[in-house]
Amino acid sequence: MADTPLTYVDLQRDSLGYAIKRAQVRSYDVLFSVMGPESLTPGRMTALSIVATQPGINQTVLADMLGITRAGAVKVIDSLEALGYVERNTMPDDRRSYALGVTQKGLDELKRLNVLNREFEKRIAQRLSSDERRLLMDLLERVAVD
Amino acid sequence: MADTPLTYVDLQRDSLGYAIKRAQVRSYDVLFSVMGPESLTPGRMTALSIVATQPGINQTVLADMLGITRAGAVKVIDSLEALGYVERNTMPDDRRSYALGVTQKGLDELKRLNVLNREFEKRIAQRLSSDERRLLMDLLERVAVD
DNA sequence: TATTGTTATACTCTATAACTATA
DNA sequence: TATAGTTATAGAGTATAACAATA
Repeated sequence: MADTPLTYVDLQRDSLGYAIKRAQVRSYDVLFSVMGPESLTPGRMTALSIVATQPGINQTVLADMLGITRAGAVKVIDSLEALGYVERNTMPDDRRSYALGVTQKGLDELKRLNVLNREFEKRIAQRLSSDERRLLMDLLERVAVD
Repeated sequence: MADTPLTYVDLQRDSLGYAIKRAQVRSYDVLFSVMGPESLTPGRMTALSIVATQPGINQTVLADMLGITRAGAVKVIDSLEALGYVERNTMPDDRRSYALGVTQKGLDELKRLNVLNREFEKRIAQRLSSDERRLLMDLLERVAVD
């Protein structure tokens, strides 16, 4: 083991990737604390929200939007269906796929989540002005694209 | 299932939390593509780098820095030790804990990772000016604190 | 009594591959 | 042949709880 200080060993210093990671970790900490331990996981919230905003979507397209496999989407929808939040509606024109839809119970849950989500957003942007928050989102978007 | 368009169901719209998440996903995509499939996982890279920058650190402190449990740190160090990157050095003053240290092989790997890391950083900041990159890191830091 | 490292165990998330039913 | 959904299985990551050695 070497004991002389070396500069190249510090992968975290001046790292945008690490800064994003830390913000993400903090964001999830706040999210869990606001939503509570019994709440839907972030991925399931996103799935529920996508189904609600794009009714009729099928599992394969949903999987692509979530960045997971079709097999993974089955589990996500299984759990949301078991909770009574989404429905698998059969499609007469293509009986291989389901038209996913959100139930009234799912809508109620989304309404509840929306309130908590606003509190969550308020807390993570606590130290930012409105302009800075907007700027941060723009800059993050430019990292996310490609 | 309701079919009227509703505003409150879209949890992703105008969401800083979701913007951070997307940037994080993209960042990891680029990281894996730059580092290659055989590389250390991000968590292990971070652990190796921390041990290198803070020689003598023990597993409990490392666990805290990584935000994982002591049991989790055991596994991380087990794998880095199996690769010959870190050593568990016994401490005469406190024989309960190890002074972790990086080996020459670990230093060589960090040197290699550092080069790839610079390429990674370049790619995720591709669409940002130098000033914008710095600004983004500052704003992210303000989200991460607290 | 408290702390460090460890083990055993389990749970979540995700992936791959093979299968079925439909197209 | 190709596609949508499903199942079985496995691996990575992490957590909790109980334990041994040491302080």
